[in-house]
Amino acid sequence: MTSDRPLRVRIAPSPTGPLHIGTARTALFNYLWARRYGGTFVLRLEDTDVVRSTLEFEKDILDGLHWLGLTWDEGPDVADGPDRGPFGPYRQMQRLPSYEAAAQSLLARDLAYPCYCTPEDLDADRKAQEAAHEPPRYVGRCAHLTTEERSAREAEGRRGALRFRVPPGPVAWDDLVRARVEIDSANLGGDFVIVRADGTPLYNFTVVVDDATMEITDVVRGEDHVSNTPKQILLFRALDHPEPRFAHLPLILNPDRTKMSKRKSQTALADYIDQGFLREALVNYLALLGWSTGTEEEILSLSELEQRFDIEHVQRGGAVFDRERLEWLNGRWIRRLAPDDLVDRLRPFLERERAAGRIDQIPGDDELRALLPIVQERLPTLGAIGDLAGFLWVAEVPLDPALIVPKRWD
RNA sequence: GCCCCCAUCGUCUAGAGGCCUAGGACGCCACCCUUUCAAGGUGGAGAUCAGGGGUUCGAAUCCCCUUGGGGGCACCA
Repeated sequence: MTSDRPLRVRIAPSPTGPLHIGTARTALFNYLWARRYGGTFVLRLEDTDVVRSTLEFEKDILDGLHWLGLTWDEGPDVADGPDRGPFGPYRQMQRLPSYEAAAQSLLARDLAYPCYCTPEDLDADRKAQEAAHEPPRYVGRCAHLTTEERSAREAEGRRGALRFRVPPGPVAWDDLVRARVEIDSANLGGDFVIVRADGTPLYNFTVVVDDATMEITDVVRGEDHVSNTPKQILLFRALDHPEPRFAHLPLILNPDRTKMSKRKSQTALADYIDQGFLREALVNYLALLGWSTGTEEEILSLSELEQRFDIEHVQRGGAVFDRERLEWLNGRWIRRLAPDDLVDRLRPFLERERAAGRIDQIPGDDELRALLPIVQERLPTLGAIGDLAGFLWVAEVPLDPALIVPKRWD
């Protein structure tokens, strides 16, 4: 099917929030996939949710990925900056004409049709189905409108959304991590919308159009996307494009084993950076969440991971994010740092301490380097430097006599 | 409710029929080192491999069922 095409993978973040630790891991796996199996790693920004997408988030995501050391071969490098690569642009809002063309093609072949149902109609349908204990699905009210009926609605000024006609029958694929998965298209919720009434395309549609034109051969993403996969496969077929292989990674979990969420866990990569986690530790930890070397090695650098990564050892079940283990790994990596490197990395944290008024002066490189022998092995994170040694750089150490207790020696 | 997936110590995992009286790591406990705290070292507790049926001379590993857990069901991505 696709084995003869050169390997291409991608990470397709949506700038609707700060870089999520789960997105970072998916990016890492795609990166390792490309490096290990000799492929091209593409970054594409999925910004079609215009209401929620911001330049600020775009920057956070690109910066975070760069910070981790993951380099991509094609795509935008900086927020609002230019793209690299032969398949640009790599921001979906700049690719609107290609979705429009694909939509027209589907429409022309009656593989898709305009739907004039209002949100109220849809809501009522959903409620009725819920009351009848039926799964929610589009009832197909607009599936067979005549040309006259359509133009009548257009004449009323109503703009239709475009729905893809879901063909009956089972859809199956051989998932690279979980073997064969088969889903009957009857369970897909009916004909789904691919273009909003306002003309902007939707996720399931843009991914397929882009993955097709960007010649993506392996779609490596989170398990939460398995239910989207049959829809996307159907679209690939409708667009007469070979389907890519799919690999669904296990989810990163909260301690209660539900999908990792902001409510229950710290999910923004930027927060880990702020607290003084090293990129080496994060990369190492994330790689080991849902994957293992198959051996007992566990302290691994990015380049070592690039050499060892394999699809066979990707886990099927979700993995709880264990912050204590991350901290332990972080300590290991801090202790591995060369003195000058550690001094450099500590600097921003000292500056922050001073900005916050917790210390009065920042030590020079020599002083800091001299301190390293007793500090390096005690630092769980770079951010701990203030608590550990901050008293050295304050003008006056407040002493509470009550805390000073006489000590008896043998 | 419907569809799909998953299932080895608390957690991350090794394990692809005999090497498993199930190995490693985090965390936990103890000891050593140490005039504190760490780091490091050594040892320990911790999994009847979710349960039940098969298949096999032999199953954590293969099959089936049950149970449990999770994910998804938008004009979000």
